[in-house]
Amino acid sequence: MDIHKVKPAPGRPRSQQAMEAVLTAVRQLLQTTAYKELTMEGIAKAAGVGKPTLYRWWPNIASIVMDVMRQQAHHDVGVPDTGSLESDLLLYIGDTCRSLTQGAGGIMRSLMAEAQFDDGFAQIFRESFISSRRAMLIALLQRGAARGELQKDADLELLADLCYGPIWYRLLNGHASLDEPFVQAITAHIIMRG
Amino acid sequence: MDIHKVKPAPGRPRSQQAMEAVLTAVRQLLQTTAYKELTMEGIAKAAGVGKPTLYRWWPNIASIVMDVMRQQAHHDVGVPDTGSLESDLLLYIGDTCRSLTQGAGGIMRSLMAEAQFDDGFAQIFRESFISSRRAMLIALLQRGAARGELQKDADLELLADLCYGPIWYRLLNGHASLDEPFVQAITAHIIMRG
Amino acid sequence: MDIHKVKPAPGRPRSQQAMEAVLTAVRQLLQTTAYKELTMEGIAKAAGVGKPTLYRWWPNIASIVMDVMRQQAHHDVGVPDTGSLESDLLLYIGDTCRSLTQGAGGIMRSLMAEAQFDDGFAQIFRESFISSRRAMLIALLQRGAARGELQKDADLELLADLCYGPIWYRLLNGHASLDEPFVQAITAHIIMRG
Amino acid sequence: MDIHKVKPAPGRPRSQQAMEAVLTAVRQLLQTTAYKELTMEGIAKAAGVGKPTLYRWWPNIASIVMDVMRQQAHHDVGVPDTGSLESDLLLYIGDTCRSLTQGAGGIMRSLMAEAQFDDGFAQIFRESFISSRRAMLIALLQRGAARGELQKDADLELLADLCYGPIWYRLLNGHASLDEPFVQAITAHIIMRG
DNA sequence: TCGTAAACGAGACGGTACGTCACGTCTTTCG
DNA sequence: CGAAAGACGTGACGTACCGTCTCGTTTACGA
Repeated sequence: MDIHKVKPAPGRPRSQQAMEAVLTAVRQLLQTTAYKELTMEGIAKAAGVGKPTLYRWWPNIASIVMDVMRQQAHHDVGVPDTGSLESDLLLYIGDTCRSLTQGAGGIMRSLMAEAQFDDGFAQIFRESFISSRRAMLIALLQRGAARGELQKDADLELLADLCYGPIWYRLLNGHASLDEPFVQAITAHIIMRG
Repeated sequence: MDIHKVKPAPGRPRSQQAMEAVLTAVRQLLQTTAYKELTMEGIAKAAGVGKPTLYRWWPNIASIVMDVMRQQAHHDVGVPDTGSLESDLLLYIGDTCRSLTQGAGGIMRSLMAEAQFDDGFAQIFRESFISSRRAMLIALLQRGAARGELQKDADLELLADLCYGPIWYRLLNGHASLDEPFVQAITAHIIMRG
Repeated sequence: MDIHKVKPAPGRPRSQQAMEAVLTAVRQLLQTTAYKELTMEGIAKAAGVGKPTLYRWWPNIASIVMDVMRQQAHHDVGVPDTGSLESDLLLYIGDTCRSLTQGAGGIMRSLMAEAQFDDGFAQIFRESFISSRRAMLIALLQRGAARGELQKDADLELLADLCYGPIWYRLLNGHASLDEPFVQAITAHIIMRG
Repeated sequence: MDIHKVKPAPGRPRSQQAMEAVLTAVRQLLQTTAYKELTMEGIAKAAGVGKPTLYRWWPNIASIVMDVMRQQAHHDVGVPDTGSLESDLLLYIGDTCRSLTQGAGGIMRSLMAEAQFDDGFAQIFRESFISSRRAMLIALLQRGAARGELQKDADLELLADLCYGPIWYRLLNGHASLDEPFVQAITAHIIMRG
């Protein structure tokens, strides 16, 4: 236990409230407004926060929204480990598609779009979402490969692309749905090919 | 022989010059400027055209850029017909990836991103690019299937997703390149699976 | 002694500089440009001020110009009190006509014209200029009446119209000048009639 | 007598219909719209006439409106000749004020305002309205003077200013009405002073 | 009875200025 | 002395009209 008091920083303390108010406000705004309608001005007003405060913590809207998404990201899609690659894939891809279909899809599309315009954001987005998800999938595949459920020389990176590619492609273009047959087809495809 | 006279529209006819000046100006601007830096004001000024003229013919920047892209779209990627599905795919996917790698990629990324924000544009974009390209690929696959190079019950739509999905996924995320090995891998994948 | 503290408004205070820059810029612009040539854009640029700042404080150009005029209005025409109505009138009407002849005339014509188109501005214009000037003249007439230099039942409002009416009429139509003989004639007229 | 035939201009003659359609349309527009709301585009559309046709015959809106006014100008105010200056003035000034009160006032205010901005229009306006009306009043005064109802050396120009000045002044500022007492006061004033 | 030429309607053109919006920064006061 | 509040300069937005131009059509004279 620490008897010494923490020397308080001089000046007005940082408002913990402010940060959370922002995230909460954005979460609510996103339920009635499209991502593209969000403005720094609007968020500041909705959160009861000054614009400079916003800029002190986040460089742009995409970053705020990404923090919001991150808050609830891991709730949606876990990494199964059933002992069978096929079951694992069915669960993992299924969860992913369900999450995207049930509301997260719209925002993810927006963030992916934003990443095409803003390099700084792109980097964070890819690290936070894309790469982290890819890593999970690849770990899952690796377990399968170790069990001999894939060919020894299977290119797991490519398999990940063959999994996530069609998902994003359908999500972004909306020409077909991310339904159960799709999940099964993708899974079957990976198993057979790998 | 056509007896019916074409009723000409009254009023001053649309200036061919103006349209082309705009497209040319945008093409040039895009060589020195990012898509996101384009503004209607800037385009109007660069093209020596009034802003209202711009708005008369295009609702937004994305539409102008898409017209630019459409102008040169068919030059880049043709539809091969070698008699072998594998050769066809290698050529078609190869051309596609080369085109995207050699300059069109950045703009296509921007247009895809724009389509996530603007429903009206999304529809045109998907019809002009996505669907038309998918249709070509599917026709190519169909010829292969007719020759027995694919299973009889192969889901060609899904195969198209398995082809374009990874391409777009890599293009949008930049985590891997659209190089020759990738083209071969995708091709091999489709052939084996189909 | 004032115990009550004035509660200062939060946030950045209104920039005194900006306001004065605008008024100064307009004053200078008016020396080389006709009132009708003024544009909000031009004023903003000349004053080194943002357009929104202009609109924050003034609804239109006429209001800005009126503020400019108000700044120097009282310098030109004072209210004499010589003890003689005739002398007072000669001085007052003379000053008025000289002021209008020497530069203020053009702008006053423009403001009067603007007041015919914009009701909101008309009200402010009449209160700021017309009524305040009429009040001064009437006060002057009242002193004369109190000294018995006018008939007891003289209608001072009408006399004010008979004074200002011809002045504005000549100013607006330019068919005759506001010279010394005119001043004397108007004065003589009011004295004799009243 | 002229033997030479007038060489008719070749080509399609000016359309009488078009001109009248314009004037009629403007007259109607002015009943529901303020003068300042009129636009060349709107007039052309309302009259079913091309914009170039408008510009062929009138340089600006004020000129069109003035033609409308001129059409019905002489109906409202005639020049009485009762043999008595006082009666003449009461009738003439009375008619003038009634005309202005009953609808012409608003448009006349607008035209006077327009004349402050546009020198070309100002000249025509003053010749068409102001001077012609002044001339009538002065003729009327001259008859009275010839009958000895005014002083021999009376300055009729000044008297005209003393008559029209207050009328316009009240019309433009709206601080008092152009009612019968006003007419009588002005008349009495001129008679006594002259 | 036709060809010619001017005026017509329509409407697109290059422009200018509008009034608004959001940006990201700057300058206060308050806690 | 940092957070909040909000005014600031900037610059693009999309719109409204401007006055001009270029069409194909209509009309009435003169050859």
